[in-house]
Amino acid sequence: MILTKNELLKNLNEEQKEAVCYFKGPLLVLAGAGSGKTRVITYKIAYATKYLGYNPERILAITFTNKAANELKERIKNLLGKEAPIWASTFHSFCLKILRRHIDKLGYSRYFEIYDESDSKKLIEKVISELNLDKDKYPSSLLKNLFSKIKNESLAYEELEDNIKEAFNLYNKLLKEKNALDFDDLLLKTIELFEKEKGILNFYKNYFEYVLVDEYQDTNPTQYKLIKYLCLEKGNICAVGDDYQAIYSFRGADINIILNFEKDFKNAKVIKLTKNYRSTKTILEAANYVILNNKKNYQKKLEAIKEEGEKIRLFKAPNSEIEVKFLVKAIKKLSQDKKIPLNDIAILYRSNFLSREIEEALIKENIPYTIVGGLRFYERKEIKDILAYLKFPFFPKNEDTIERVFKYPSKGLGKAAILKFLHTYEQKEKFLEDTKEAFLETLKELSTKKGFKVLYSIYKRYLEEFENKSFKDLINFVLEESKYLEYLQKEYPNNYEDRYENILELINALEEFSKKHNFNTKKETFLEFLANISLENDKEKENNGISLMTVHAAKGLEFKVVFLVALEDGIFPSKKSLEEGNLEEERRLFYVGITRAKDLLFLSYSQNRMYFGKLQRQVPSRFLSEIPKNLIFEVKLQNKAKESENNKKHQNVCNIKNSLSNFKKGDLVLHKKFGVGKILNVFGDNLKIYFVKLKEVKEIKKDFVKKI
DNA sequence: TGCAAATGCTTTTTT
DNA sequence: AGCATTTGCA
Repeated sequence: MILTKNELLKNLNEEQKEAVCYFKGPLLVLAGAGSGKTRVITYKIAYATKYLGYNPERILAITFTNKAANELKERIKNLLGKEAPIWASTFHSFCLKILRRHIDKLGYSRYFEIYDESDSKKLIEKVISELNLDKDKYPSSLLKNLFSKIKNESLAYEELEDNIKEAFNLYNKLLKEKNALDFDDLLLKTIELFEKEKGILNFYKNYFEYVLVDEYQDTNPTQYKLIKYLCLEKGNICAVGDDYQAIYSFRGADINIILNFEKDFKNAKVIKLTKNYRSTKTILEAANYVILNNKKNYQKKLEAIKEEGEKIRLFKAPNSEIEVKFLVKAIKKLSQDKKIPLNDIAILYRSNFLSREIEEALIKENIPYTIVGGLRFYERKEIKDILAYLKFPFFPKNEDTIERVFKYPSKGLGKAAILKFLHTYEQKEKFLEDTKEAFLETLKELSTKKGFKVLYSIYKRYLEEFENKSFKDLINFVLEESKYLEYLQKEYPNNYEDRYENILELINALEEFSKKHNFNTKKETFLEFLANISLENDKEKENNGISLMTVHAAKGLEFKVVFLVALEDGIFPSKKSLEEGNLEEERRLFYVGITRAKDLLFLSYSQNRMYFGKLQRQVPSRFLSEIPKNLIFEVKLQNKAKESENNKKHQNVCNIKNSLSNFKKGDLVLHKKFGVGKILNVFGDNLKIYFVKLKEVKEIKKDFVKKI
């Protein structure tokens, strides 16, 4: 559909129209939740390229996730009826592109490695031991955090104690020696590049005709600096955000950046989007009341366009088991009676561990679901291990990589071997230009030790065949030669299958990536794949069930029905934030949670909950009392609680019986992945099972299913 | 060196 | 509770 100018603008309200058409100077769009922010961004870019003569290639749009960037491009394409090749990416991906081109100016090779959390932590551990610091006093997680804050300029280097300063410096020195950048370095080095090489800065400054930054409330000072370099003089910036939704201060984001926009950019214009099209009057009113308790804001009040709608449901559960039962029951009802599609429903929680119990219940009830975020695919141990094997020759100085290759499965190579390897490699490196050659020579020299000999024979062939073999074959080769699968099976007998499937998925991802992109060499393909996965907010699968995620992960999303669960002091607001005095940010997070709901909002909490393995008495979240009572309807399950108690006893009795009895034909069983099934036949330790969800018969080992 | 048992840590959010 | 790492024993 190709629109005329008038048709394009007709779809917007007055505020939105103003924001779309304003190009006279720096613009801040304060876009309240559900006020059509995405619409404004896409229309603005479409308008600029179609009617104002902007070159799409010279428009930079910074988004919060890569997924958002892709969606933006997609939407603009739909609007214009053709592709507009704008430069849309996250800060990190943007910097990656720049650095791949110019980082040699800073003394790095363009094949630098991006260190993720675990790489960085490993390196910090090394730093600690090298400086003879007490590792209990300076845990790597704490230092990683501190270092990150320094790099994001949310903490001043001068304020650190000497030990930490020293550790920080050594950490950076080692990163450089290893030709590696951590996440924060991507931004930092880009700034360094701009400061050192004025020509490069000028090029990009002139190149971009317009810069759009989404989620501006969650930018950190380093990112802000980058933006200023690109736009301060020309004032060609549009920042879009909502200070009510600033929820990333733990990552160094500074809410003052959005609050000071008018001071920072001369002649800045501020446009507020105050009409909320998403939520019912009731839901929005609750959100408005909650946020009123925060002190420092741009004053604005969202106005609901929708009708009053239904009251907010509140459920008080005696324990988490019953809370989850309530969830399941409510979801079934919504789905069956009200015909609400499951992908219009979301369960949101403060922290990831809360998903487990919910997940178990959903599996048991055969309700399809998708977990968003959580333990990311590329952080799983088996994935990191395999990737370590694959990338070892290309990044032979990464200690995390070395350790994984040496240790899983054990080859008799321990800490001493790591040091020896590194030492030898660094010697060879001086004489042999070629990384691969130095790498092989190192293994060869050390192969008097059995473990090294094995590695030498693996990598000699691996490197010979790397360019010509498919990733699938390479991984299979490595799996075979390292006996990794045997190790997995032995170490993780109860979820070996899942882990193996993950490896298959990795093979898939690699093959797909290499099909999709056209790099000159396999090595380049592989290295680009590695860079991508560390910055990508991974895999978005087709969503055909209810969504489970943290409130953070729900930022920017909306659902017809939202369940906000485990609303208890210590969980939401989290214990840590209470200790750190971060209540306002927690409240904003709660506000984000509420405003995800379009039509119906459920709030629930438990009076008792297992926490750190202990049953704890819980107090309802203080935020609940900030919602006016007249907006809330308290749900009571008459006698249901008692009934559940009885069920529980009954079930316990059954469980004991089950565990004593053997599996037999006709029994119903539960499988972690395949859900509920019925046993058709028993052969020793194997069961033939018909799985309801799959409509398929599978043969499964006894250990992988539970009786229900 | 391999292994069960014991200990101990986790749970805030993530590009 | 669930997982990973360390300990202690053979």
